[in-house]
Amino acid sequence: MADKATRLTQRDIARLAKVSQTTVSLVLNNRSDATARIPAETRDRVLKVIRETGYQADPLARRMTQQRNQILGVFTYESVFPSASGDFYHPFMAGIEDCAERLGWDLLLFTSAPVAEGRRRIFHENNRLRIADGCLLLGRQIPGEELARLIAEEYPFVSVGRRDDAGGPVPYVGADYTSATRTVVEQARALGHRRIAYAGLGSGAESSADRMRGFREAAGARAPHVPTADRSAGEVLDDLLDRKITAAFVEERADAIALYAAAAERGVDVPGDLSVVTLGDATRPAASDLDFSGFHVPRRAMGLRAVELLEAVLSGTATEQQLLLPCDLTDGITLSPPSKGA
Amino acid sequence: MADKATRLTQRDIARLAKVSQTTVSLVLNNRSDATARIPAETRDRVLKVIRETGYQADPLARRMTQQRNQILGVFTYESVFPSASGDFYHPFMAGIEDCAERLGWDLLLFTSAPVAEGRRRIFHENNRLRIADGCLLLGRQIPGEELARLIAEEYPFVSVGRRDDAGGPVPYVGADYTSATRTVVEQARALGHRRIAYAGLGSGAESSADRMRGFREAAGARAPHVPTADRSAGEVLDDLLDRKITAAFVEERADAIALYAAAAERGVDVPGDLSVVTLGDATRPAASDLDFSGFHVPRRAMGLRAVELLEAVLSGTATEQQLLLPCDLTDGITLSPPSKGA
DNA sequence: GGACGGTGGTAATTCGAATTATCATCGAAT
DNA sequence: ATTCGATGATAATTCGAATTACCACCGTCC
Repeated sequence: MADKATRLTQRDIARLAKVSQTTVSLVLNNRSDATARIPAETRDRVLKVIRETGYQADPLARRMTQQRNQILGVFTYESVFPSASGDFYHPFMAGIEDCAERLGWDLLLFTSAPVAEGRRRIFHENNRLRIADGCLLLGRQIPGEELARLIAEEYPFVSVGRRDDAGGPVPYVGADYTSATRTVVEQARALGHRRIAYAGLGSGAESSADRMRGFREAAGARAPHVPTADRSAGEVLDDLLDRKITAAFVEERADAIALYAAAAERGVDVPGDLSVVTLGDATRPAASDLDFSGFHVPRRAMGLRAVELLEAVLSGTATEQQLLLPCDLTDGITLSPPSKGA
Repeated sequence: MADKATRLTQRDIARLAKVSQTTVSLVLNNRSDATARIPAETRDRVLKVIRETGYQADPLARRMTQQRNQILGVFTYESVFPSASGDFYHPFMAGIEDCAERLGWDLLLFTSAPVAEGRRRIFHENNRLRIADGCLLLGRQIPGEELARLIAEEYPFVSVGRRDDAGGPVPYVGADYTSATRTVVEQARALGHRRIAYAGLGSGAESSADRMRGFREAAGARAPHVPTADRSAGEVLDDLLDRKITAAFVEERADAIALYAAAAERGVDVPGDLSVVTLGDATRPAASDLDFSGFHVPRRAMGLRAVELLEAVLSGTATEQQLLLPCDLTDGITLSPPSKGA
């Protein structure tokens, strides 16, 4: 059955069972409907030969005539498994794998995509998207032109994470960062916080922009925005303290962890002197068993629902192609009323 | 380009460029050899149409006539991503992904394999192994009959982890548990340990049997074997203490961690009263930042080398199809000379 | 002038399975 | 006895790309 030795085909089975190749196909596909009524005797003869020879249909030839391939493509902009990005992709993939297993699909990771300018690219000369029936897109940020081309070509795909329109609406299953952020900021305000700041990018990726939007909705347009990029946690902490901030809303959990460590080192009490609220989970490796206040991103559910949505898209039963999942609010211990002194 | 709209084919390109489908194929495959000499003018015309239409060859139809598919199959006997088994598979997959990326291959995870008796099965009515050029097999234990069938069908595969013969030698990249275990036991003996025990299964999976073999080579045939299956860590500890063991060699790191915890609870000093040596990494989730003495399994390297071996098998350049990688010995703090009293 | 060889393509076939069109047979109804 | 319809199967075609076989044309050399 190796490639060198001629593989067993339906034609071979047909010859051995003394029927036509068509009959073999009919038996295999269990077509008992009008056009095909094979008597049990013929049928058994064919099945017997198949059992004896161990024949297995070529899945690829099959796909040529059928529409579905039972392959779910997964495109990630970085490697999935290395520990640097593994923590980020892992929960998504767990949900995806779970759902794919239920649907009887195989998972194709596009590791062959060539890297240009530090990240993989979907479209290149030897594009292999078509091997899969459809594709899931993962990554903090996805180039708009690639999304636009997918849409233009009507390739079935679903993005894990909300994306802005790119020459048309992008099908996605995202997390509702905006309302989650708004909610936690409102909680802080209800506790008495008035000097509130956003720490992080606040723009660029949709997930950053969404959080900032929620923050602005609850904290107002004049609440300070403290950047974290290219700054040490100590510098960020200084910035926050200089501005007499009582509650910092940190976009990236890894930054929150570093900020907490910097505060501890400096003798700044969290949450006594400064409340630290995380707006999601770590996208960079960062271990901490500290129970931060804030919210978690339902990554596993997002992966799972994305597969379900893709399945709906493929079968044409999808009604709504954009889905936002609520985040899980966590009480935690890093948020308390502001101290009197502040 | 969607499934509904008829996809762009070479025939369409041919029609638009006013040449035959053959010519398109020739241009695409860059066949400048004897049989095909397309003048630059015709060639450019075809390429122009291809660029304008954004045509992409169907990777699957292609495979029908070519031999390679650039797809590397990965079969695991459990889900890859859930945290329960994720810790186990993750390092292997990291190496596999890394190497596949270098070779320009995509990774196909056979998540569609139906589950029977609690584990996935390779062979079933709708076998999809053939979608991939070859396959990697992962799992603590792999049923011999499935291996035998793969060998009989001459399907190109490589097992990650050593396997016993199954109707023929199994191609593998494994870890040299035997010598690693022998070495750490010899270290313990050199430190003065005489009452030495093996804690774990010691048989069943090849990895267990290999460790036991190394243990026997260094500790002798009469050294005690303390089972751990279906017993609490406390029971195991009692067993070890009853036998006046001074150094326990624990097959499974998760068991070692539990044993250490039980000892601490009981006031038994490790390594003062009892040295605990781990024979590899955790296959079950178990977190501990304790620096155990023993060795680590080079999982990442195993995955990587397995892909390399499969590539060699596929290209026919493989000479040795069975490879054992050395384990990484770790000094750790759980092994010391036995106390005088013992 | 016709056999020969190089050039520039095309028609036909192949891959393996699925689908469509078609055919042969038999029993029952007309 | 002829027709009709159900039954049981086969030949031919299809999918998209690659390969093989072949053909038409032009110039040249004997």
